[in-house]
Amino acid sequence: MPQTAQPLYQQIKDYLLKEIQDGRWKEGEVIPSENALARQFGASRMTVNRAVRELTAESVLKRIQGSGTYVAPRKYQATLVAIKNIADEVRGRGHRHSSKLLRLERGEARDAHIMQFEVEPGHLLFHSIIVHFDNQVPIQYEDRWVNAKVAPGYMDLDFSVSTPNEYLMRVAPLQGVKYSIEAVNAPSEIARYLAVPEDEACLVLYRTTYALDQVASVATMWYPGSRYQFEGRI
Amino acid sequence: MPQTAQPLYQQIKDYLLKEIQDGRWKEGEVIPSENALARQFGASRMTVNRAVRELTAESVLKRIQGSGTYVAPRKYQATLVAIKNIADEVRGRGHRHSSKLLRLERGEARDAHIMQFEVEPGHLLFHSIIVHFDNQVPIQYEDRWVNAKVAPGYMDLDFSVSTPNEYLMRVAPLQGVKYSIEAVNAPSEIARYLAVPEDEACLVLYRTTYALDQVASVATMWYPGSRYQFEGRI
DNA sequence: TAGTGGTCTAGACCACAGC
DNA sequence: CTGTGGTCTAGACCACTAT
Repeated sequence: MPQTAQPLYQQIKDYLLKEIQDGRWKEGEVIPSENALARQFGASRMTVNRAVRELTAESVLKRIQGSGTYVAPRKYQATLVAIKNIADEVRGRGHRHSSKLLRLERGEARDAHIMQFEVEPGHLLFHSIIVHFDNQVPIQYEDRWVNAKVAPGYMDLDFSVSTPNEYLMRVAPLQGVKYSIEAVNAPSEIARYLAVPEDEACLVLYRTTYALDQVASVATMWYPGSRYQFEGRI
Repeated sequence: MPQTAQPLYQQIKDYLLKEIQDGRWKEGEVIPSENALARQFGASRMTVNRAVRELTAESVLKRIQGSGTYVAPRKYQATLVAIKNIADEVRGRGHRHSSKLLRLERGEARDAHIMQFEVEPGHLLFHSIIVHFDNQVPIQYEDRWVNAKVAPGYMDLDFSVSTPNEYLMRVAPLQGVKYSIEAVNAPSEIARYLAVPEDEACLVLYRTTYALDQVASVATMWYPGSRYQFEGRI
């Protein structure tokens, strides 16, 4: 087989994708069996199997044992937005990331924190407020509460070299994340730190992370609407 | 082989994952070769290959031909937010979705549209403005331009029964989506339709969709910050 | 040169669906 | 029952890396 071209299984994948993309095989219809494709391409069944299996994993196809292979129902219309670590993102743009620690303190769980962290009143928590800059321009105001049980060394961190995120990822494997994005008019204190007019629309990302079977941290991140956006593509 | 248990390739995957999860094989380290694993499990190389290849596709491992298989570097820290079709979302909450068509017209590409749609000046476009309601409460102001070449029947739609999205998905297979999310203070007209105070912070989703190798539509969707949020979990 | 991953084959046996 | 997908083997040749 000439390897100058694509591998055979990839050629088969491309063929299948093209048939679907061009509408010759419609949603829900059966496509040729593995044996038929093997004959058509002069390939072994294993090679065809790999092509079809991978497309099934990519949810382009759907297989039913004993029945056949079908074109998968149209993908659930969802747009995915990727939210990256702020420091990585700034560096990824080729800019310089820096941060300023506004507050670092220990506190006890009370009121809303008891619900958010699912802990007893009085449970030890750490609290930090940090402003992140992209080339000296403030782009994120981060208010974070951290579970001392998960990150006991949080107060000893040097936030000028590592971000809270990086530390939390290091001390405990992340088990899950829950988040929401809202738009909120900036209150005066936050507007001041972000250097925007009071009441400017801000993107606010609430994020709760889970590690070691507990709530690890609860963070509220404010981004000025005038100079920050989440983006992506499929 | 007793099929009461998991398939062999899956057992091998589980074994590899456990070694990594338990920290016996650390980030960047080499793992045993395919031949070594084949001997260890009494499996053929093809079976081991499948296990390792799938874990590589899941970016748990990294393979270098001629060199070896390594534990992949730390997963890219990204949070994914899913944005669904507004009608589906409202119905998913068990509420009633309705919409009001504020404007429907044909127009020609000019200025910014020429860039956005990548077409010649004068290219036929359709323009619609719709407000979507969740149980009578306005939650989205949708301003959309559509490429007439892709959706020639757009002007004949009954927007009270199907949303633009549903129609566009039906007439042409979606090839791609590009989007961004911003926070913007509501201008007076939009604030009026969303029934919020002027200058209230709004989530704004810009979305460009591609179909038939062209730009299919460009939409700007405004959500009142006070009663809408994107959310999700991992 | 020896060892690694990358691909491929020609069989095989099994579980399951549909007739 | 036949045909489908699901899995597996024991080879094989190749391209590449390391020594």
